[in-house]
Amino acid sequence: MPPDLNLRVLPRTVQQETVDKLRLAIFSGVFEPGSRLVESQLCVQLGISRPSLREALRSLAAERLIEIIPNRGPSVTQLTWDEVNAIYEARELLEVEAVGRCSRQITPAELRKLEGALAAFEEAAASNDGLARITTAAEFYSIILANCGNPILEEIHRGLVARISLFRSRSMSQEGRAMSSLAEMRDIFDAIAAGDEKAARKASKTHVLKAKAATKQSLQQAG
Amino acid sequence: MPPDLNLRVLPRTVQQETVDKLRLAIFSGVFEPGSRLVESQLCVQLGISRPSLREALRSLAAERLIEIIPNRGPSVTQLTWDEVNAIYEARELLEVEAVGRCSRQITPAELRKLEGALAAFEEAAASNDGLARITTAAEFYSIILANCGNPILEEIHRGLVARISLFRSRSMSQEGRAMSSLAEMRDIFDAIAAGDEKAARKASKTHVLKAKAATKQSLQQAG
DNA sequence: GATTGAAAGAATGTCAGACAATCGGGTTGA
DNA sequence: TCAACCCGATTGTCTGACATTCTTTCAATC
Repeated sequence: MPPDLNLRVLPRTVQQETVDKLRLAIFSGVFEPGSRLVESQLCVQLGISRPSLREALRSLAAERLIEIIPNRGPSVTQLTWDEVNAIYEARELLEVEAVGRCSRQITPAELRKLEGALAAFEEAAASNDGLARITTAAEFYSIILANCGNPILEEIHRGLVARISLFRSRSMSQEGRAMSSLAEMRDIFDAIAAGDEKAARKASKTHVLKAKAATKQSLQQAG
Repeated sequence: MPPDLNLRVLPRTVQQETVDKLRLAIFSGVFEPGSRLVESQLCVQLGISRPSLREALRSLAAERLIEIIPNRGPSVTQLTWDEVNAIYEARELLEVEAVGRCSRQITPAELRKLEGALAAFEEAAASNDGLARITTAAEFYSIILANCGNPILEEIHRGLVARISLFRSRSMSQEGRAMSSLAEMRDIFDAIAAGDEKAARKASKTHVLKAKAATKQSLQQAG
């Protein structure tokens, strides 16, 4: 049997592009958490019809990025600190497990990709581009999760990180946090590269806990 | 000020009811995994319009209960064994954690509810009602997850269990499995009631692993 | 006879427009 | 000041339509 050349790209629909645009807009802080998303305005801004927009909104609601209250319509999800804390706890559970598995089974090629992602984050951390920091950090995690051998963990983790991003869209721009975050991520990388699962798990746990603490702190000083 | 009787029911929309109906239909095995859901047929059967139906389908797709392929439409998700295995692994991670937390902090009132749920499952296990088994077992887990102190774990776990249900809708009807499942669940309950976190976690892990093994076995004998 | 090609049918993706139900806010009246 | 009422704004839902795309069937050719 010849190799399966199943490279056929799935056609992208307007619906999917709309979801992506809206998600990016929410992450970028175009819409404040808690602000309402008026359908009639959005479909003009996006150049699509209301039915298509509503389908996209259902997808975002399922991701918990927006909330749709009957007869009041969609609004950007506004998380309380308790909820953020719960998300961080779940993330810790998954991420520590994924990092541990990753340290056992990552391939050299993927390890090099991970090293590259770490370098990219280092660069972003030195810059002032807040969005670049989030993007490059997400890429770093993404590679780890993609190499943990369990696509479900990857999927859930992606959702959790997205929801956290909701919360810290602007607050993550603190200078100090990026630098210590870099150090923690380097610890994770080193442990994975050394194949030291125990150290990898520990470094991962430390990283998530510190990220949580930083988020909490930035929240409190913001009010 | 009188106590806040915030019992006001959120108005349920046709959309939500449609999602519930379809979800139940999928779980009940009305639609075979892999079978296509033709929009024009469904909206006649459900008595709603196509736009409303499509919104409901987007929600189900986000839950991964159905897949929507561009220009081919929705079909019931068909899981491979590898995917089911990955879901069970994730479920183990979450459920063990939740059971452990629950054993530390469940209230006496909730513990009684849990006991009642266990009794209900016992009754269902003795009967031949496959759907009742799934329902009562789900209720048992639901109470545990609701008392783990982390609503996010609860939410994710619910999604995972739903996806597993997708797979075993008819295969879970084995007689022997329900009985041993009951014994395992009783172990979990006893450990929680005793406040013995270590035993609770161990019992939970055993339960998930055995459930996974049973699923695998029933899959293999089915072909 | 097998393979290729085209055409017809079916289903989806998307849109426009419309209308009732509901919510929120502002006004009015007591 | 507070309560009731009314009105604009917004959502929930429907009907109908059309272009695009996929699948399948059927005919033609090698």
